[in-house]
Amino acid sequence: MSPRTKEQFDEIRSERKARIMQAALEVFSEEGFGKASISKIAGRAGVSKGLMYNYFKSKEELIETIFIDAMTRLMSGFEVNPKTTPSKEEFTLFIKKSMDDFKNNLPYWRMYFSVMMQADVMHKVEKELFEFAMPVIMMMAKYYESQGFENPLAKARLLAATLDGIGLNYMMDTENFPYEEAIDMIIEKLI
Amino acid sequence: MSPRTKEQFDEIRSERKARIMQAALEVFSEEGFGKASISKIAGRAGVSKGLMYNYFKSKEELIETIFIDAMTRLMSGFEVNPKTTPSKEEFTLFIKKSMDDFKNNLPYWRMYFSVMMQADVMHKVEKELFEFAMPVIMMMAKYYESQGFENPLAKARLLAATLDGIGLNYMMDTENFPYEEAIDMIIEKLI
Amino acid sequence: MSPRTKEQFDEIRSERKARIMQAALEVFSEEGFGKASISKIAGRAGVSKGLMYNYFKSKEELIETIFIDAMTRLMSGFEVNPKTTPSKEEFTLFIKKSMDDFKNNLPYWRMYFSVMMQADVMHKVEKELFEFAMPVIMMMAKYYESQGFENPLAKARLLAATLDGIGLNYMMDTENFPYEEAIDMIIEKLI
Amino acid sequence: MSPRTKEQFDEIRSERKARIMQAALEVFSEEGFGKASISKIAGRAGVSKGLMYNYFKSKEELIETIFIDAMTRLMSGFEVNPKTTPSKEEFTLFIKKSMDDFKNNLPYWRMYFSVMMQADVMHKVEKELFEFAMPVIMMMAKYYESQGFENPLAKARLLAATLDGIGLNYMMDTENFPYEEAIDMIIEKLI
DNA sequence: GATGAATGAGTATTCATTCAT
DNA sequence: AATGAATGAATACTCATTCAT
Repeated sequence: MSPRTKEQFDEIRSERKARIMQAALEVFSEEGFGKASISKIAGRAGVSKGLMYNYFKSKEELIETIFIDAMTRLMSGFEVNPKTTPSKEEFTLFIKKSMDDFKNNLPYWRMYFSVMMQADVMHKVEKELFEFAMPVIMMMAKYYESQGFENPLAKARLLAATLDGIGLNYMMDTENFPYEEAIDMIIEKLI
Repeated sequence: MSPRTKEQFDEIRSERKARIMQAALEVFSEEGFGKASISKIAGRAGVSKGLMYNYFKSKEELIETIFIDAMTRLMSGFEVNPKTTPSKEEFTLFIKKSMDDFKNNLPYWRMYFSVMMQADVMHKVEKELFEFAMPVIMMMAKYYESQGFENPLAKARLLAATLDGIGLNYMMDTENFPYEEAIDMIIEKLI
Repeated sequence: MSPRTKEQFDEIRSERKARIMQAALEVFSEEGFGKASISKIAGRAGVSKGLMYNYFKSKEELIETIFIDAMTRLMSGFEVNPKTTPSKEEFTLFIKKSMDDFKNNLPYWRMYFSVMMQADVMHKVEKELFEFAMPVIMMMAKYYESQGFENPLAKARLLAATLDGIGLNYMMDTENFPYEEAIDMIIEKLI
Repeated sequence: MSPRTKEQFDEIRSERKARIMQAALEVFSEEGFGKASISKIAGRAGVSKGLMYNYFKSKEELIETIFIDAMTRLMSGFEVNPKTTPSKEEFTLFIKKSMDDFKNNLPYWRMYFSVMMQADVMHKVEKELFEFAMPVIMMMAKYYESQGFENPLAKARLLAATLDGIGLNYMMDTENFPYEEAIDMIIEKLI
């Protein structure tokens, strides 16, 4: 009976950490940040309350970690290549794909918007958020510049804001909001 | 000798009520609904916790009252006339004026977005929100229709979503977001 | 316009005091002591909260006053004459009449039992309670003595206890408890 | 190294639970249900407020649990055998034993009477109370029937009421109430 | 590493009582 | 005398966090 190797421990750790984070994401998105309790998350993850603190120093750290993880996951869909400038077709495809991605990750986005509204959490996460968002914005700006638009950064930020607005409205009124049409119009008018 | 007159009491009441609502608005907008506690609001208003319940039966009632008050205040800026359809100039002016209004009422809007994110609070004010928002959306749709656009309702919802997105981004990054430019572009592209 | 005379003031005072006590009794018996609030009582009496304290120094004093008033009212039904000893017929009639009285004053009795259970209130009122109850017990003892029973005081206390028990059970299960039969049996067996 | 075993946890839990229930019983019986606060009970049990909710979901659940526990304990003394009908000697013994039991469990009985007076609490435990009390009443009725008495159910209820009354009076005036004599008289007159 | 018992500060809400007028 | 606004301590309950084992 030999003790577990360091590798085995690490594996257990990261598997369990993932499980906790998954549970936390679910609970956050189901109940909102305010009502999501450590107990419930621990229960959902099949882990004791005490053990949670072995993986995350505090609820705050859990939130931050989750948020950054979610961002990473979401932004990875954007596949921004900082070296090249997309063509119109590529850019259009990028928007379509991104918005498609959005629909497939509503829980993450719900959390994203929820966090954005909580001034205190927001501040903790601001830096990371900008790190993720900036490359996308810059890519958009580069695209607009390449197409000869003036004030490309402003255009990029407007586009991003518009996509935010569409996402938000879709989230709030999933049944009735004309999601596909809105995206098509945006592509037609703003790209 | 004699008790205070009804007028005196009414004056005290409305002065205090206003102070409480102002404090509540501030706290809600600074901390979000989740973390805004009755204690904090009472403290900010310079009033005892107990007194709060003299003016509002519950936290819920306070939230609703504030929200409806804020909505009324905000929507009054929109001056929607349900009988007539605006011309392009009028509609443009309406958008500009509305967005100008937005800048002057950031605290209220912060609360508006905060509410939109909290499913539970949202449900309580859903009815009022739709009562306020629907006439605006319908007016926008009528405008698009009169201009010969197809799918005017979808266009109207997209416009509203876009304005939401601009507001949200301006709120989150007041320093850098190109607010005026974004509005001008919207007017140029979507109207 | 002459000022009111002292008599007029006194009249107002005692009329109002009676109104407050009536309201308090109602509220106590409807909601129990625990949940009966000064506000509610004041409202029911058509009087301001502040004024209540002009008539009763505290809620405690109000309770005591009410209780003693209720006792006086209830015990007056017993018409105990300390000088004479009742005959068997008189005593039987006394019991029947008393128990009849009980049915007509359920709210008072509910309060009586309710108070009896609250150790703290009980202590305040103990003296008065005994002042009222003792003459009745003594009369009962005298009756038993006159009938040649041994240990008349114990018999009297047992009778009083039995009547308490019947009242209590009737109060708790008014629908099903065989009130009249129980009294008839008591009269047959214990008198 | 290893967490406590399930057995250790169970032991801690039941030891603590017992301590809380004991404290609750004391406080309930001293102060009545109305004034017995969770704080006071926690303090008496030497336990934090929070921990109480680890063992009982709510004050209501605590009350019910205590009450049912007390009833079970009390009624176990009655040893009712639903199959057989007691002889006069057995029945007499049963009454004596029951009333003896009563003296040894005054705190429980204080709580019992206290509950009976509080309409709201009463409703919560009504079902349990009747489940416990009914077999006893029915056994009493069967006894009376076997002895050839008419209206045996009414007689049974009267007997129960009388015992209630004796208990109540003993509780209120332990010093002077002639408990033993009263029981002897009851056995002589009502059995 | 792992457990869940335990804590204590926090939450919304209620209410007897005081007090300026 | 009369009012009701105002207070503050109390209530039941929650929950992030710590800690003995």
